Amino acid sequence: MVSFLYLCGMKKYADVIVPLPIAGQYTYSIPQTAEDKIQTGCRVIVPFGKKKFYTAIVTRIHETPPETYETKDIAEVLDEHPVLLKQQYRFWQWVAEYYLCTLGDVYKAALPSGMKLESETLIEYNPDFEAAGPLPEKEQRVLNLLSADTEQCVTQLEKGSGIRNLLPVIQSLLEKGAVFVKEELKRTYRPRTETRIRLAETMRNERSLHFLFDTLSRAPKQLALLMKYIELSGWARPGDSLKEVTRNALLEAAGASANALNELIRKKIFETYHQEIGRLTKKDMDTAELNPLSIAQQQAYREIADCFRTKNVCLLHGVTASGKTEIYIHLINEALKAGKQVLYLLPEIALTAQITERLRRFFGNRLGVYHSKYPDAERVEIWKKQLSEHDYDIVLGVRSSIFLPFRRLGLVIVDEEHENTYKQQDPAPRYHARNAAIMLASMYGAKTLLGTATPSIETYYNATHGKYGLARLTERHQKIQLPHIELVDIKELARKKRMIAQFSPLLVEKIREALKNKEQVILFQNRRGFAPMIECRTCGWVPRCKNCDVSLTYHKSLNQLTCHYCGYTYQIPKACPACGETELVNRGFGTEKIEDDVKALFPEARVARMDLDTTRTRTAYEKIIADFENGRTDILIGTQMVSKGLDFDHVSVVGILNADSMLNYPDFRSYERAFQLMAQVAGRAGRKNRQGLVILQTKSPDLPLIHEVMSNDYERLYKEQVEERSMFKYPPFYRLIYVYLKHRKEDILSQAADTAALLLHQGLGDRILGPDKPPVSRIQTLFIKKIVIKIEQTASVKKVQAYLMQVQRAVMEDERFRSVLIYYDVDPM
DNA sequence: AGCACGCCGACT
DNA sequence: GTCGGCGTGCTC
Repeated sequence: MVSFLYLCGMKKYADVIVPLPIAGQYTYSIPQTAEDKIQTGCRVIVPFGKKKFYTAIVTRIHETPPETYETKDIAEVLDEHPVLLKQQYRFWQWVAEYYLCTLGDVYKAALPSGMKLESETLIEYNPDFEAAGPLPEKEQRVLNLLSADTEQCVTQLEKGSGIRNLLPVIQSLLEKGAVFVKEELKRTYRPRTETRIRLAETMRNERSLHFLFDTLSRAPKQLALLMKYIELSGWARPGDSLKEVTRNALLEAAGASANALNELIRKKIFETYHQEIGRLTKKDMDTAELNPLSIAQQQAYREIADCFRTKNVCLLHGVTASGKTEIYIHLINEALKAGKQVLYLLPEIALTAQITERLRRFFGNRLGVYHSKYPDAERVEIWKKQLSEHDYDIVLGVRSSIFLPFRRLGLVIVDEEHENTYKQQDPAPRYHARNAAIMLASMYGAKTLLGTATPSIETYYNATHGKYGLARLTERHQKIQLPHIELVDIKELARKKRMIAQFSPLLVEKIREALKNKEQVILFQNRRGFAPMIECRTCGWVPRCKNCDVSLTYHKSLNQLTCHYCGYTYQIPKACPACGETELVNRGFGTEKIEDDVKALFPEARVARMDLDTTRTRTAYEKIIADFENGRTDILIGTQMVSKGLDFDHVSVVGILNADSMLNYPDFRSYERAFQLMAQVAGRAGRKNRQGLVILQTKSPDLPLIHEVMSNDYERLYKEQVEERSMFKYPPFYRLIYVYLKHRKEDILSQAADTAALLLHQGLGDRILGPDKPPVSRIQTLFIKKIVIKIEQTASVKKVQAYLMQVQRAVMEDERFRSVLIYYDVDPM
């Protein structure tokens, strides 16, 4: 054995990341057969625990056997070449460290799921099994399911049988020998194939063909197919190599039915074969010359270019419709000329269609689009394409596209920089794509451009204090005027009983006018945390989730109540459980309610609604936008989604139904957010020749914020906010970290949170606030506590984070707190 | 995250 | 007395 190892060199080991929230990496031994193939950055299948297999990523190959445990062998090496580049791994490490999560968390978020196969237990039917006697009802039910489809996974069987706890049933069946189990890797990614047609081997000569023409003369459809094939494949031109002919193309060209073709295949004249093809469009496109920049745009462009000479990040602050995209296009062009790649980030909910189309016009198929609403298989292909020789030069993508492989990254554009959807909220890593992108760019020596009409306070602070550069565009493109904003005091109107549902008489009148002039209207209703719910008219009872500390959301279309946190659905009670009354009414003014009211008020208008419910799929989303763009819809009702950088040409009136609903959050960013939302929505109004109109309905017309919106006075909002933030220790002066603790038992959680806070206090003093009960204090039967940490911007993040981990370890030492879950939100939104 | 192992209540 | 609930700890 020793001499054998000596001959082959030392035994090799690989450290890998598994897609689990576990700190640290695991060491596996590399089987001899895989030694030549395996590389750092490759995906491997590893056995993990007693029966699971995961796709892991190799981060290090070495020859040091672990001392305290036996290693397992890597089961399979999936890649010939690394799928994770060294620079990406460095970036992953930074994300995990900064956002206080595990590398496994980053891995899960970074790779499209098609690249992370997981093992799943398959239950297999034993056809030879004969029962000795009647089986228990449950077992029989499972067997019946399996006889129809002899291999099914546990979850599928659970669904099919409706049995909650299926494992004991399966266990019993296993013991009886009625079924087998096997672990199988489910392959979620499959390359796309198309069916092609060719002549059967024996037919590929002139003589056979002539013979065929004769025999087929009585089957004109089949003959037509054959002729068409000869034409399409280029048989008629000897010397040329044959062209591939797809089944669909042949059928379409010949105008024949599938029957005729199948008959030819049956007669062994044609044969079919399958060819792997990509999902990404490869069509060559005509690309246009860039549009020249206006004087103002040229000025801004030069400012940005100047700034990039000394700084890595620059903010482009341009009013809505000032033509920021045009500037991006010119910058992209420059980067491409220098042989660099560009990453263009868009907020998650923004529609990429409009921007995609514009960029395609100039850059054609050098542009790839990476969107969470695209099929996963497509994302896998983009990832692989970025690793290939023919990678995209420009990637237009959402948050997660910062994890794509790049080798020549030269420029990152973060459009709508202020958007809070850049921050990932729930599963870890809770990263901010804008900030992470800045880090990513700096790792590549690339530049970052942040663009927006309404900068986040942090970014504007950085841009005016020398950390970032600043370029401005104060003029709207083609001299389109900023919209006129009309303020309506709805409190007063409500008192006088002059409101019609949620519409002031002025708004109704303006909508009517617009409809008469064949112009379009956008109605905006903020709905964050303002879900529609039902309430007992008599006692005010509101249905709540039994697992989570929240009231339930009412879905009119399903006539059901849903918990937005755990997804549990409830039937609507016939009577109020608190007082027995039967009148449960709809409370909260969601977009559904507005849609109903609009339809009642303007029965002739074509109305569409755009919110989370109606935009589940990409196609639904794009259809709503396209219908509105093409004038198939008159009134578009929506939540913040309607404000996301969409440009429409025929909108003359924008109604903000209730400005106050944006302000009533106990959150230091609510003013900033309200301003951004209203400014963005207002920017949708107006066309080339006429000034648009915004009707701003509010119950508090005297708030400074309302006036800042009316006069589009970002500077004043900024000054006010900066003062407040400095006084109350918020960003950009202080860095926030939220520590969350979760446990099933409220008292244990309390004690753990107090212990943690006490320990934190010892090291960080009054930078610690809490523990507090967050607004939603129970999710999925777990109670939650939150501790807030405010650290000076000048303090070392690394030290604080190291201290946090130390405190976490200390808390976990106490065995009462072993099962307390602790996680962090760094730079929360 | 899953999954196995181990300790207390409602059944034969 | 056992079956089965879920609390606890480990996975290279």
